Amino acid sequence: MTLRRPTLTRQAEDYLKAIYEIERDGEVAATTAIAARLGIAAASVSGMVRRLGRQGLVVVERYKGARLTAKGRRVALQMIRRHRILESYLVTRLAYQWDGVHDEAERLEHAASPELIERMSAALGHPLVDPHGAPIPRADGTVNDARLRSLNDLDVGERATVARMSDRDPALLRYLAKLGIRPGAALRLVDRAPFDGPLTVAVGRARH
Amino acid sequence: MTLRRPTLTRQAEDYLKAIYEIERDGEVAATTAIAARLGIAAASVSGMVRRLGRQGLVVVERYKGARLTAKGRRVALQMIRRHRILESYLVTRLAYQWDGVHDEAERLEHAASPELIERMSAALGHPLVDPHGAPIPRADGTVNDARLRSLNDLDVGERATVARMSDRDPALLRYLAKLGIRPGAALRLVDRAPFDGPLTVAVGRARH
DNA sequence: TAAATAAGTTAGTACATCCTAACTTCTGCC
DNA sequence: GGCAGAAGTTAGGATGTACTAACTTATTTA
Repeated sequence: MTLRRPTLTRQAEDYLKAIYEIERDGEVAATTAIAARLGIAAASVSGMVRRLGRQGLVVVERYKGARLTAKGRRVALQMIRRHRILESYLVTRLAYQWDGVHDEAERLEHAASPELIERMSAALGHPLVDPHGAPIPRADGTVNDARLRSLNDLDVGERATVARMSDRDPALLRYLAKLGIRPGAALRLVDRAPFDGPLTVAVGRARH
Repeated sequence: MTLRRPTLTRQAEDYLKAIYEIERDGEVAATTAIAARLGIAAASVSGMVRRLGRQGLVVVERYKGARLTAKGRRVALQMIRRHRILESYLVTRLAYQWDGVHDEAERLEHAASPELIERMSAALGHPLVDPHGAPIPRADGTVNDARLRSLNDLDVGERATVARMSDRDPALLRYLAKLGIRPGAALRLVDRAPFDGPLTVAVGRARH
């Protein structure tokens, strides 16, 4: 009955965010890539992406993938802003562990009003990065989300500082944190085993 | 495909809360009463209530209405606890107006994890009542939600203290607050116009 | 280049949720 | 007690979202 849907569904928001993140990583938002990220079947993505196209949020090229429109990108960035403000707030004000806030933020980001997000942001003094080192998009939709160098791109012997870590796997984050690998930590790539084998990294005195 | 649904849908949660509140007011949770409270068609309620019955959350008697089971009541109380903790938190920590938090809490209560609610409750020192004076159910599911006397039940000349106000109409709440009618305020019923006419109430020196 | 494999789409199904319209049951009043 | 209006239910339809199975298109590789 709704001729106009003023608000996007949660799922649409999740798709847009997923597509944004794939594009940000320099890849094409292909059906399977979206499906893998969201943990759903590829067939489901085909249908949804078509719907997003109808709403002017993405441009779809059959058998090729989807690209965000300006409108779609705006929505995605808003979701990411919400997510990161929420994570920041939960960590600094409610003593959440920085490696365990992802799921909570993932749910709240769909329910939180812009007003709530702005109040939280203000309460924190409008932080620029979240607890994982990821930049927080501004309310006006701009971000500094440049690609950083992945550990895999470092040369052996090179030194670097950890700027950002994915927030998606709490167990991995906890493990790395125990090793001293967290945002702001300095490290040096000691060795790289061949055939995509394990990397050896020096953090302070230890090596892993 | 889901044989077991471990989590209730948002809608189911809303229905249970609505039924709880109707029962708490001493009424029977009839189809139209639920429909009116949720703002949906009666026909939609018939179907949903049957589904809730299948899940063991309510006992349905056809053409009569629904009653919460112990399980259904537990869910409803949990929702109300979440709602009231959220309202309390938003008001005391994020400077929300006490008359404008309802909608935000209404959305967040479905997304907030038990952990978040407990953290908020702890941060506030485990409050017993929310900003509208309503009691907050405890985590174990117990509440002191006895019926209070409505203004309509007062005799002319009687004095009373405002214990609780509905949080559902922000404009009305703002109006009443401006008149000095808020939780904790003392008042006296001065006059009652016949045929359910307006009540006149004295608050401090003023009368309304 | 052609066959094998990967990726993507369509078809058909299911379920939750809502709606309106039409029918059934209940209840209060004469 | 019966009937009119209120309350409740069923029927049938729409939408969003997911699934599997089967088919089509694209890409890789021998």
